[in-house]
Amino acid sequence: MSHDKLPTDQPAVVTCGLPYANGSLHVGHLRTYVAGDLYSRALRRVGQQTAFVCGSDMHGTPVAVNAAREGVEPREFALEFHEQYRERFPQFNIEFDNYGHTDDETNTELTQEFVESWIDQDHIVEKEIQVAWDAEIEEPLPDRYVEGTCPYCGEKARGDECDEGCQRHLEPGEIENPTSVTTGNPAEYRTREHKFLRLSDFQEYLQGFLDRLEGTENARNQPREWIEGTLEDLCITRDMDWGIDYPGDDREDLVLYVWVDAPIEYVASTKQYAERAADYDWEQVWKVDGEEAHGTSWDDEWTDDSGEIVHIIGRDIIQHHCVFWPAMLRGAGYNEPRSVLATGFVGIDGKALSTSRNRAVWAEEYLDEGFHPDLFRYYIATGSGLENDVDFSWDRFAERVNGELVGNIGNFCYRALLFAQRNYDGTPDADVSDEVHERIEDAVDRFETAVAEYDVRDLGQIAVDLADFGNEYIQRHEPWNLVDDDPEQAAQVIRDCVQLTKACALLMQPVMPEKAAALWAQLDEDGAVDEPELDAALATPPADFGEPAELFTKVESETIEVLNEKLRERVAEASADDEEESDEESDDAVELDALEDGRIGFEQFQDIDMRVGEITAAEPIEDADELVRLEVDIGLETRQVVAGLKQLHDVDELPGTRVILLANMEKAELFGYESNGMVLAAGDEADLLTTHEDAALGTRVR
RNA sequence: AGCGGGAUGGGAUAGCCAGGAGAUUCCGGCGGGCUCAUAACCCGCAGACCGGUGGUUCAAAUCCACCUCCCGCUACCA
Repeated sequence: MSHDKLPTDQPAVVTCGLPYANGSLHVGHLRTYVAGDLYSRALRRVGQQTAFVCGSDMHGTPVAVNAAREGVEPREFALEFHEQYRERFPQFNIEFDNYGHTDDETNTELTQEFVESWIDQDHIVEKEIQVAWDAEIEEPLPDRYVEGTCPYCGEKARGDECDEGCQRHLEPGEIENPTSVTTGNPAEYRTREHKFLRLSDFQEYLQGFLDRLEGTENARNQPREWIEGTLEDLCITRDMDWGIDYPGDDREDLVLYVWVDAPIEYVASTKQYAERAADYDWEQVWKVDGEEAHGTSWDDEWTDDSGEIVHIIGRDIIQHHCVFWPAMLRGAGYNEPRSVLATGFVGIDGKALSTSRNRAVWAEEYLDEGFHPDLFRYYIATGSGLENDVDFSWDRFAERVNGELVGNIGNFCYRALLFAQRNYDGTPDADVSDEVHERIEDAVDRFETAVAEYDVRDLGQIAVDLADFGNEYIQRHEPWNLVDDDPEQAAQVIRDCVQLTKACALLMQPVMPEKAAALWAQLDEDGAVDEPELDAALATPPADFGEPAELFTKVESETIEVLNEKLRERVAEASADDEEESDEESDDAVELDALEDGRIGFEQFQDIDMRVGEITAAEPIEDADELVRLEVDIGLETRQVVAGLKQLHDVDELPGTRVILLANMEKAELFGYESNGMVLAAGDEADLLTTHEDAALGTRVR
């Protein structure tokens, strides 16, 4: 039996992967939450009863370790981040119906119920395994926190994997001379008894589950190897005291593995929401037609009798959501996820985001720049397909905001409403043309299809595409001429444009809720923009409304220059710190960019005008950490160039240096100085290119 | 190593599951137009043998096989 198309009559829950209470949020995290928020709003838009829930992931070794390092209790440490997230999400218009955390009472109780259920159903086995311990402080160590020597290649290795040498996976106890990463104390392996969830009980069930699973393809395909191979038992306990106690075992310091209580927070958070929302039945969503149904098989009828569970996660945690989690649910007699949407990664300026290297754009930072959250939401949701990687760069951000939001949808709505208000005090009394009527219907259809197909990107794009049509339509009919020539026709065209604007407001609401509300208010519509059904896109707008305001503000290129510079400096600082710390591998371990695949023709090369020049003057630019203002004599003329050399060269020694100048580089303005050309230099150290003989100044470089 | 994903005009991105006329859109380039609108908007042009090699088919960016290069996953970090 196949699923009913979304929307269905059953309640739905949309969840996002839990943020781990161990650090601040950056644009990479935000992608998942924006997608979840957008999708849950879209589901409601098409009439699906939906809860959007999440919570902070509080337990686990890293929290315990970092808390200890700061000398605070793990709970206190994690709660601090929890509070930070809880405030941060709404600032991006990410509005969970419930945002809990894994250490709260609801989740603790529910998690223990799950485990008890597995015990009752005989899915738990006990086994003795080798666990690493810090021998001096008497603390257990995950293998990830153990380092030593690889028994195969002799390289330095981590306890679970020879990460720098032969890449081999290491079994617990294999590594030689083990020590603790955090304390440096010697580590030893001890035999401990632990509890395991017998995943093989669910092997057949999981195969069927994957066949039924909707969402992105990667979520279905990636776990296949595991599910069709041998499923190992999953160790669900840890030797530590930070976490949820394993029920029915007196042993102190035995808690559940965080990946047990973390996904259960999805259920707990839904339950907390239902306690406030009387019409929302959490059991109808999470259980099988509202009841627990035990066993290891699946009855296809249950699929349509139960609610719709939609998980949105990063693609690094697919196995947890498509193997462990459904087995956990089934083991407790619960419903299964209908779909898993696994998002690609977010890169920064074409490279991988890295918090350790500070190559990241932080959530707080974005807000501090004063950018509206809806701009980021649009950018990140429509930048590429959900399962593909997407790159964040300030340049691209400005380009897309200015082109697609300011120039296209913002401009269209503003010109349409302004024209209508000035000439008709609101919506002119005329009928919508067939063409526009159809166009809006198509957009509504496209919206409904995108919801059914989990096409987050398209959901974000529809309103902008409709506005794109609007601009073409208004241009084609030139109502500014018609007002005198053919008033009746003019009224009809403007009526069309106002209708298109109204449709835009409704259709853009999931991706840009605040901007949609503003537009809705400009139309002087009653109620909130997220209340009406989608077909309200064709309902007549108010006959009177006031003067509209511009919806979006242009991002200035000066702003972007400064942001780029900040990011560059930060990354440079972080890598400089790195080098100081790791004294061995500094100079010769320069990371080289891969060679470009694409070849360029001689003609293209001819377009590049490089000249021999000589620096005649150099002075540091105030307030800029790296920038230097140069005057470069290139024979024909002397150019002013701004270059990032301050920290790397002695500025006083620069005059007299012969350099190669890219003469037909676009002009740019940096810190108020025009830069007319670009001095060529190699790498992060800015090793200047020069000539070795005495080519005349101004000689072209070929 | 195994598995999964990717490679599309100068840059970015869609299309691929359900194969079919000129391959989408945005930025950039060139040439026009308009003036209601935020120097915005509209129209036109140039530019891609859809990573490579084979195969299936009347027809392949799309399906199949092999290859190259990138990225991710591989269970006791989350």
